Amino acid sequence: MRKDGELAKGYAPEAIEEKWYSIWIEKEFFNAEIDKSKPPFSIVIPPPNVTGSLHMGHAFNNTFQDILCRVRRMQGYSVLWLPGTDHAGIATQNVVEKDLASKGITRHELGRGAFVEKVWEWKKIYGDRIIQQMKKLGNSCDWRRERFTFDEGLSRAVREVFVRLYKKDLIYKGKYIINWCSRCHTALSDLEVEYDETPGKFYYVRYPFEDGVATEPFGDGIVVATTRPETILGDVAIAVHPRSERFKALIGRKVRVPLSADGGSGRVIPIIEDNMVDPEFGTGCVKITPAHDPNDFLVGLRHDLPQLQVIDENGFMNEEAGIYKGLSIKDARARSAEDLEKQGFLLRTEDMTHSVGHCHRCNTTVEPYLSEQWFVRAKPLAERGVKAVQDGLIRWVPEQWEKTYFQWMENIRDWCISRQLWWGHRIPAWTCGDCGHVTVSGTDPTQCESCKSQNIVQDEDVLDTWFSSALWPFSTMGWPEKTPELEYFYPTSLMVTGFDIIFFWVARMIMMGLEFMEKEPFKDVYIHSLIRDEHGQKMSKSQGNVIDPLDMIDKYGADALRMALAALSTQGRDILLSRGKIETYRFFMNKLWNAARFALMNLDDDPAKIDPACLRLQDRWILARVQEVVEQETRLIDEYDIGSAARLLYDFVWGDFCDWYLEMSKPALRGDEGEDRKRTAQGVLDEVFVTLLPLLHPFIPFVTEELWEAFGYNTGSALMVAAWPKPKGEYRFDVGRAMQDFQDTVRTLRNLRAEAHVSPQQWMGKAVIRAGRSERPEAQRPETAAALKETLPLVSMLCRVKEIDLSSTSAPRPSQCLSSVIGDGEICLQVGDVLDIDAELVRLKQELASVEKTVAASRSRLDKPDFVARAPQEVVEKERARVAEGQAQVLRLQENLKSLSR
RNA sequence: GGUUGGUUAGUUCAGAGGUAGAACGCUUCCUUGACACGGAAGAGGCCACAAGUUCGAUUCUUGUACCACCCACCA
Repeated sequence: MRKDGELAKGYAPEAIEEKWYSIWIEKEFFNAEIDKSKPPFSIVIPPPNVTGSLHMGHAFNNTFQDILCRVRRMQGYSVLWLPGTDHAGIATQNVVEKDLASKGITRHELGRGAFVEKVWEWKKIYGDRIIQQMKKLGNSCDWRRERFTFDEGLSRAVREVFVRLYKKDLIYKGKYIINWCSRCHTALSDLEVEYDETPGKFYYVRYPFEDGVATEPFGDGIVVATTRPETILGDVAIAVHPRSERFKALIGRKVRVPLSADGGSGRVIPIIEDNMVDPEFGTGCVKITPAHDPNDFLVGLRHDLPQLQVIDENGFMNEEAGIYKGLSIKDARARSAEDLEKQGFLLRTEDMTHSVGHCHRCNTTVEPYLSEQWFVRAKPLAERGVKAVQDGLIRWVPEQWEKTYFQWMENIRDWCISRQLWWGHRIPAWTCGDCGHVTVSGTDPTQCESCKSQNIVQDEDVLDTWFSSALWPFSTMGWPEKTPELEYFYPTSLMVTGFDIIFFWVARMIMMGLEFMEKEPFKDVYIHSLIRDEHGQKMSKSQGNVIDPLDMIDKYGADALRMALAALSTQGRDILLSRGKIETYRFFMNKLWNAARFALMNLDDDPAKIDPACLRLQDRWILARVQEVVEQETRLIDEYDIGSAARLLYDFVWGDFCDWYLEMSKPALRGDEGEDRKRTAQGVLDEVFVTLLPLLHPFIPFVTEELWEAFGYNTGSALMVAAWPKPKGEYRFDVGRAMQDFQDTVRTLRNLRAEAHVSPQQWMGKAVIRAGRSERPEAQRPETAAALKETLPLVSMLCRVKEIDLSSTSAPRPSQCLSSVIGDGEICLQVGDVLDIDAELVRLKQELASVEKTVAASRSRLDKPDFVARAPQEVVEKERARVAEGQAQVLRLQENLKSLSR
C-alpha cells in the first residue's frame, strides 16, 4: 500500500533513523547464520580502542564495510560482520591513569588488582559508548557476536598461542636493548616509536691515550664526536674501521674515558676494530656504549664487551654514574659537557639535526634501554606470510600496498612483545625461585615443571596489545575450539583498514592466521586512505580541527555522512573532509526524498503497467540508463571502487533522473497525453524506483528503507533483505544518441533565450528548428529527426517557448531571430523587435570562428596520410563526420551573417 | 639514502590514448504544481616541466622539480 502524498516536504533524518535501526535489529536481519545453502561472506571489524569515542576514521572504515555487507546480503550471501573492541594496552592504561591523576591518585597507590578493576569499569562505560555510536552509523553487525580482545575466550586464545609459539621456540626471553618509554615505564616495539628530526649538538671529545705517548696525526689522544656526552660514563671501547689506514696503528692501544663516576681519572678502555664504523662520518672513531645504544649493543656482543648501564628506567643517572647520580638525562648532558670543557677534553661543539625517537602514545623521548624482554622470532612466520601473498591467497587492493608489505616482511626484525604495564594479557610464564626454570603453561601451574618446587612466580609483564589483535580473525570465532563458525566463515572474505596499521596489524594477522589456522585470515585486504581536515591536516583534539561524526549525524543524518564518506573516497589520496562537503550530500538526501515525493503524488494505488507501445524517447532512455547503472554499479562494488559507485548513483539520480526524466515525464503524468501514456509513465517511475532504491540502500540505508515502505514495495519484508537488482534485457533501448541530440537542442535553445535576456514572463515566442539538410547525407541523423518530432512539445515546455516548428533547412529562414547551429541544422528563436542586431552579429561571428577552428583541426588530422592509414576506422569516420557537419554549419552561419547584415 | 603516492578550473577532487568533467565558490536570471536543501544560463584550465613511444599524449614510458607519506641510517 502506497503512502499517497503523505511524505513531508523536506527530508528529516532524525525521525526515521532510530525507527529503522530497531526494526532491523528486531527482525534479526543482522544475525549471521551458518547456512550451507548460501555462500558465506564475512568481515571482522577492526576493533576500535575502548579509550575514546568514534572518530571520522572509524566512520569511514565502517561505512565501507557496511556497504559491502549490505550488498552481499542482498545478493544472497550469508553475511557475518563481526563487531568488537580492543583493550588497547598502553593507550587505555594511560587514559585511566590520567583520570586518576586528576583525582590525585597514582596507580601504585591503588595497587595492581584495584587498578585493573578501575580500567574494567572504564572499559564498560566507554566500550558500550563506542558500540552505541557504531549503531548510530547504521552498521549492520551481528551484535550478538560482539567480542573484546581481553574477554575470557580471547584471553584463552592468546595464552594458547603464546604457549604453542614458545614450545616451537618462536617466542624467547632475553636481555636485549629495546625502546624504552620512561614515562609509560615500558618497553615498546620498533613500530611504536616515531622518529622526528630534532636539532641537537655534536660534542667533539678527546680521549687521551692511556700510555701518554703522543702519536701523529692524533697527538696525545683521539677525538670522538657524540650527541650524548652523558653516556660517556658507560663507554667500554672506542671503535675504528678495520680497513682504514689512518686508524690502523691505533688498534689494540688504550685510551682513558674523559669522565669518571668519582670525578677522578677515568677508566681505561681498548680501541677495537669493527665494520659498523663509517670512516667518513664524524671523526671516524666511535665510542661504544653497549647499554645505551642499539648499534653499540651489537658491537659489544661481537667483541664480548661489558654492558655498563648508567641511566635508569626513569631516565635518570644511576649508581654507576657516581657524582652524576640522580641527574636527568638533560641535566647530565649539560653537566658532562661542562666538566669535559673544564678539563680540556671538549674541543668544540657543532649544531646538527638528527632523528630522535618518541613514544607514539605519549611523545616522550624514547631511550634505548637494556633489559629482559620477551620476543617473537618473526622471520619464519614472515616467510610464510610472504609466500601466501605471492601464491595469490591474499589479494591487496589497491595492489601497490603489496609492495609495502613485502618490503617490511622481508626485512622483519624480532617483535618485542612484553610490556611493563598492568592492563593486558599477563605473560603465562612462571619462574622458579629454586632452580630458575621458566614454566610456560596454558593453565596456571602450581609447581615448577622442572624441579617441582612450588616456589614459582608469574612474570609481571603483559603482552603487547597487538599480540591479541593479531589473532582477531579466528579468536573471535571461538578458536582454539573447532567451531562451526570457523569452518563456515573462515578465512574471512575481506579486511578493510587504513594503511597506517599494515605492519602493526595486517601483517601480523597474516602471520598468525597462517601459523594457527593453516589458512590466510582474509582473501582480500582493502587498504583505504586517511581522513584529514579541509586543509590536509591530521584531525586532532589539540589542533581543534576534529569533525565529530556524531555531531555530523545529529546535524545532517547518518545517511548524509555515509554518502559523503563513500562518494569522497578515492584510491591513493587522503580525504580532505569539511562540514560543507557533508552538507552537499545532505542536500542529495533531500533531492532523492523530493523526487520520491513527486512520484508518489503521481502514482495511483494500483500498480501501473508499462505498455511498450506507449514508450517515448525519454522513457526508453531512462529505462535503458537504469539497466546500465545496475550493471556498472555491480561491477564497481565488486572492484571495491566505492567512490565511483557512490558518484555514479549521485549523478544518475540528480542529473539523468531528476533534471531530465522527471521534467519530461510531467505532461504524461498530468494526463496531457492521454490515459495510456499516463499509465505507462507511472509504470516507468515505478520501475525506476523499484530498481534504484536497492542500489542506493547500502550507501544510505535509512532513507531508502523509509521510501521503500512509502512506495509500498515492502510487501512481506524490508528493503534491507530485498534482492540486488539485475539488468533487464527488455529495457535495453539504443536511444543514447537521439537523447543526446534532444538535450543539445534544449540546451541550445535555453542558451539563446538567456543570451537575449528575455524572461519567460516578458515573452513566450516562437522557435523553429531547421534540420535535415539533404545535400549532406553523411551528416544526417534520421533517428534524431524522428525523436525530435516526437518530443517537440517537450522542447517547448522545457524551454518555455510557446510555439515550435520543425522544418527543413531548405525551407525559408524566419526573420528577426537569434540562431545557433546544432548538428546539421540550426535553431532559430524569433524574438521580434527585441533583436539586437549588432550583438547577434558578434555572437554569430564567434560561433563561426569556433566551428571553423574545429573543422580546421579535424582537416589537418585527415590531411596526414599516416592518420588515415593507421588510426582505427571509426576514429577516421568520426573526424570526417565532424568536418562534414562543421562545413554545413559554416555555410549556415555565413548565410545568417549575410541576412543579418542586410 | 630508499620506497610509495600526488601535481587537472579560485578551492576540493574525478577522469580517459582520439575536441577537458563534477562539487563548492563566483556572475546573471527564475519562488514554474517534487525539491530555494531548488531550477536555468554563464565565466573560469598550455591537465607541474622536459624528453621518448604513437598517426595522435593531459592520459603510456623515462627523467626533473615541488608536496606528502612510510622505511632505514644518523657516533
